[in-house]
Amino acid sequence: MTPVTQKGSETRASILERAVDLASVEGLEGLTIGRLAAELRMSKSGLFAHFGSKQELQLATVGAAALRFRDSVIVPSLDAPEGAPRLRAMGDRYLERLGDYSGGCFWAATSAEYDDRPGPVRDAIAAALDAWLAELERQARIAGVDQPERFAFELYALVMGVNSRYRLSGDERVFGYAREALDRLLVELPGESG
Amino acid sequence: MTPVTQKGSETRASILERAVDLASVEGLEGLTIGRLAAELRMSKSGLFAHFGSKQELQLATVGAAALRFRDSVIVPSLDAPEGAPRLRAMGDRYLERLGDYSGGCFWAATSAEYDDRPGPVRDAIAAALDAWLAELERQARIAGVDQPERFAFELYALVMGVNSRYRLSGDERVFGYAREALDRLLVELPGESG
DNA sequence: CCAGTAAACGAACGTTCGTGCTTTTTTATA
DNA sequence: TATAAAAAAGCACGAACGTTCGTTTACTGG
Repeated sequence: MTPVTQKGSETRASILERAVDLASVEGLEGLTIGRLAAELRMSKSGLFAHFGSKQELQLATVGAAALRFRDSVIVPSLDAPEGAPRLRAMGDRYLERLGDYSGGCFWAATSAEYDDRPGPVRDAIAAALDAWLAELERQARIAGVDQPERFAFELYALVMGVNSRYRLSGDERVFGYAREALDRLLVELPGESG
Repeated sequence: MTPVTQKGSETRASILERAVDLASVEGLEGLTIGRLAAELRMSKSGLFAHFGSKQELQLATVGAAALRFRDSVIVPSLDAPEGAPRLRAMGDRYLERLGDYSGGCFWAATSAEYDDRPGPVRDAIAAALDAWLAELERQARIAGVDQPERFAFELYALVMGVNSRYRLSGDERVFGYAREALDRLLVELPGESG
């Protein structure tokens, strides 16, 4: 009988969970195998064996972060009907979850870190963010926005701006500013009930 | 006769110029003394003696970046009258200069890197960005904006969003998106000639 | 011309990094 | 319960990190 869960994959999952949190704070380059192992009370070599190289660990971490983003932002927004309501839901979900993770947004931290470092890690980060932008664009098109790309960019800029300003200044008013701006973006859409 | 310029301060200035560029790409933590020295064809120890510690080098680099920002974004905007025209000028100036520096915006890179690293370096970065936000706010108030803090945040989010998206995707259309959004923000102001 | 000072140098320090090998421990199944 | 496979640990390596040291070079003022 094949086991339902193997020990190894459980360990791997817990490593990646911690790795996403750590990388949100220290970056994917500052994420060190030794520190990660110490926090999980493992040996460096034992942890290392799961990935074979630091780059593979980084790529796996990006993948785990993408899954987490899907679970905590995308999936909870699927209740809202497509178009304007879902755009509002995704924006709100993102802003809500910002406070949950003490390290702030993984994508804000790592995309700024890797935007000038060519390679597979950068490509993986870029692909994940492009996918999110594409989904925003798709919903904006469904909502009847005239320029879906522009709309997606503005929503992205607003929520990332909240992360940036809130992390650095601690000023919670930026959440309100972004929600007001989001309202202004959405309110003029066809089929949006103010 | 006291010399007008000492050799040491010239060297220091050229070190910091290169350091700002390097930190925009690699971050202030990724900015390593050895690499900086190699690029300037100096010895590690000779360069190190100018600052005494890596943290002092980082702080000096932040200071040099602040001066550069002032010279390349603030000062050229002083031609425009205060209020709405100057806000537009500062936004445009920032967007124009983005292409000049191959490493992108120093502040976007380093603020994301240090928002979770308490200490003097973080404080210096936060102070510089707060000063910029405060200036945007001041101009917004002069322009007659009802919520200057919200306005300053939106302008900040837009231009930083351009840096983020342009660096990662290379899509130049985001410059247009931001200018359109900036227009929309400014056009409804009193004293703005559409 | 000589003394004093500032700037830059080369070598080495202790530490931490990622990585490779070998061994021990744990887990899953027959 | 025995056994093979998987997981984790132990140990060591070469390289790079920030930093310190003593020395050498290049100016400057008397």
